[in-house]
Amino acid sequence: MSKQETEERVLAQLAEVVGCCSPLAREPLSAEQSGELARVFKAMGDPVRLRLLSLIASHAGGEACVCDLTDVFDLSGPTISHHLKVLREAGLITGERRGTWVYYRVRPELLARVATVLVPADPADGVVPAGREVLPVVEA
Amino acid sequence: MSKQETEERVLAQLAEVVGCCSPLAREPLSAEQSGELARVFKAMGDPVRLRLLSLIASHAGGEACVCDLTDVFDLSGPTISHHLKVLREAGLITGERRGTWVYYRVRPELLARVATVLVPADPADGVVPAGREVLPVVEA
DNA sequence: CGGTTGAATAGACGGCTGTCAAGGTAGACG
DNA sequence: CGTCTACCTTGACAGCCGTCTATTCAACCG
Repeated sequence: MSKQETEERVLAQLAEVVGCCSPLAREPLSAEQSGELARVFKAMGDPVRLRLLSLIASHAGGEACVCDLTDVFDLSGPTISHHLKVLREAGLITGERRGTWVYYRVRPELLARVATVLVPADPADGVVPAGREVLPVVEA
Repeated sequence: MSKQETEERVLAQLAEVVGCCSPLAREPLSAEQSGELARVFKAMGDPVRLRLLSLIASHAGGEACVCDLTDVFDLSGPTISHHLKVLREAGLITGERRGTWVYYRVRPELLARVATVLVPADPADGVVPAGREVLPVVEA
């Protein structure tokens, strides 16, 4: 089985999980929930911001200096700064000044929370199709 | 261990996965990839659309008539229609007319694809922290 | 056929957003 | 202190977005 076939298969399985058990599909989101979530999705709804997020997340040491980010894009400094601010206000990243430079790092908690809306996060909920079993949490 | 403690624990584990192994964190997204993804996130970046998506996904039979959706919101029909169109053009839902009514259903494949950006989808990639093991795909 | 109802389209309008140029602030270094 | 560098803030402006009303389309029913 090729790599691609594997990916397609896993994707189909994931789709099955999403379709039946994701919190999104289990019960309607409240106005409040959808408001909070939408804020995060909205922040990720821009190609530049998504790339910034990815650049920061994948950078060595888990953090990236603004100077590492500006060169990648054909955009002015203020524009990058603006996008970083949007990501920061959405809670997706944090910024810290150390000396001359400002370093950004992602907050995986928030990405995780978003992911739990799409795929079930609680093993206790248990409804997992064959082939994508999730083992229960092992007590410490 | 309470339900909430469990959730927090799982969330922390998920964050660990996202932080180290999600495609988003493994290597920077290309301009093209981020463009495609951003289109989907943008469509989900509105509270009304997110709620519509959730209402459709969680509705009995996996599909919902437009008439089921309009009453939930304090919005005009055309506005709902507009949001449904945005979701449709993002590939998140499909609409089908049967007689007088139009029924919408979600396309879990696309939600799954989005999810794979946040959490690793390929068991072959394997780097899964203890407590959240993913079994390999069983060959047919 | 004409009327009624469910849904989509067209057009308009206010507000938000992405972008830039200009100016401001914080730290490093003589 | 002055100046240089890295970054942010402000203000402006074009374009997009969410919302509405009015209109159109599609299907059912007398």
